[in-house]
Amino acid sequence: MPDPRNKRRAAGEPVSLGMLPGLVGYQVRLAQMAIFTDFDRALGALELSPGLFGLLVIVEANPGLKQSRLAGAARLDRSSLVPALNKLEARGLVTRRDAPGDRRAYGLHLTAAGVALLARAKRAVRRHEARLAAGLGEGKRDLLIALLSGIFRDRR
Amino acid sequence: MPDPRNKRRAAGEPVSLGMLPGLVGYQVRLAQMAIFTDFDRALGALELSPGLFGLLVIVEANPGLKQSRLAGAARLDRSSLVPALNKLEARGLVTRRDAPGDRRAYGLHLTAAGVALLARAKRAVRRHEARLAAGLGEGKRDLLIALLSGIFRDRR
DNA sequence: TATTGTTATACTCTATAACTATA
DNA sequence: TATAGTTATAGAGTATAACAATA
Repeated sequence: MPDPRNKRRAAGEPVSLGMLPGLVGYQVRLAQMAIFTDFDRALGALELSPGLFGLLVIVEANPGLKQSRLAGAARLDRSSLVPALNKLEARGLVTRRDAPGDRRAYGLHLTAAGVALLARAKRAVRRHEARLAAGLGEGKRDLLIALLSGIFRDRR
Repeated sequence: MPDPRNKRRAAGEPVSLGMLPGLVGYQVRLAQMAIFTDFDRALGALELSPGLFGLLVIVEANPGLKQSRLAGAARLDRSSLVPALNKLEARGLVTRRDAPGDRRAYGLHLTAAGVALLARAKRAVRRHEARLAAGLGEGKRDLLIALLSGIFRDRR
């Protein structure tokens, strides 16, 4: 069993964070950490990270998509996509099928198991997002999304 | 020189992102990536990541701070703080001085060089944040910060 | 007994550069 | 020549568990 001395926390007077809490970048980072933690709580049992979930969603929405195009949509280098896709394929959620008319490429598809798992994951994500929205207050969710998508443009 | 074949991009019809753009978590992640990229552009010459910058800010605001307390404030495990602090100390920006009255602990301080570099970094961060705010529109910066800090509480 | 800092170690995620097979 | 996928490799960044020194 682990040594219980590793989990202790030092308390005491508060530590000043200086200018950090006033920075958008800092608050976005904290929000991301908190969201990631709750996402994990919501989907941990399905063994899906936000990244893998996103890949499944995109493949479902674009049957037969080629890897390069998926990498672009997910903002990954195509080499970074390979291990993620290997994982999903090894779990029987995604298949690399031959792309018609191009023997270099694969067309990606969800398997039946992939469709089923994704359906469960989507429901969990919606619950997670609802919790998140509840903390924000009525109607502020769309506002937050609008503000975020206005940061440094070029995003969707 | 690198093989120029690695930088090419596939274009074509747009790839659908399904439900992703409507998720707060997705938009936060994109915003974070965009912010990180611009932060790097703004502070890259100073060789400071958002994480290292944050550590310097906190140490400056709390002279003599102990490592455990800094780790807590930066939301890092104390073991994760060690390599970051080693880096800052090796660059002559931070010193581990003896903590008065506790021979186990160090008190952290910025060096003169650390103070000077941080001053430059703060100006760069303010410019970076101003660019960010400009994209949002007048007055929306505070609103965004308020919304973000309302996500899953417990943050400051 | 508990805390402070450190180490050894490992894991996730991502990228760069180069390779292969096709086009 | 250019593109699709893969590999080898490396680098951040972080955590867990254990340890010595000290409280």
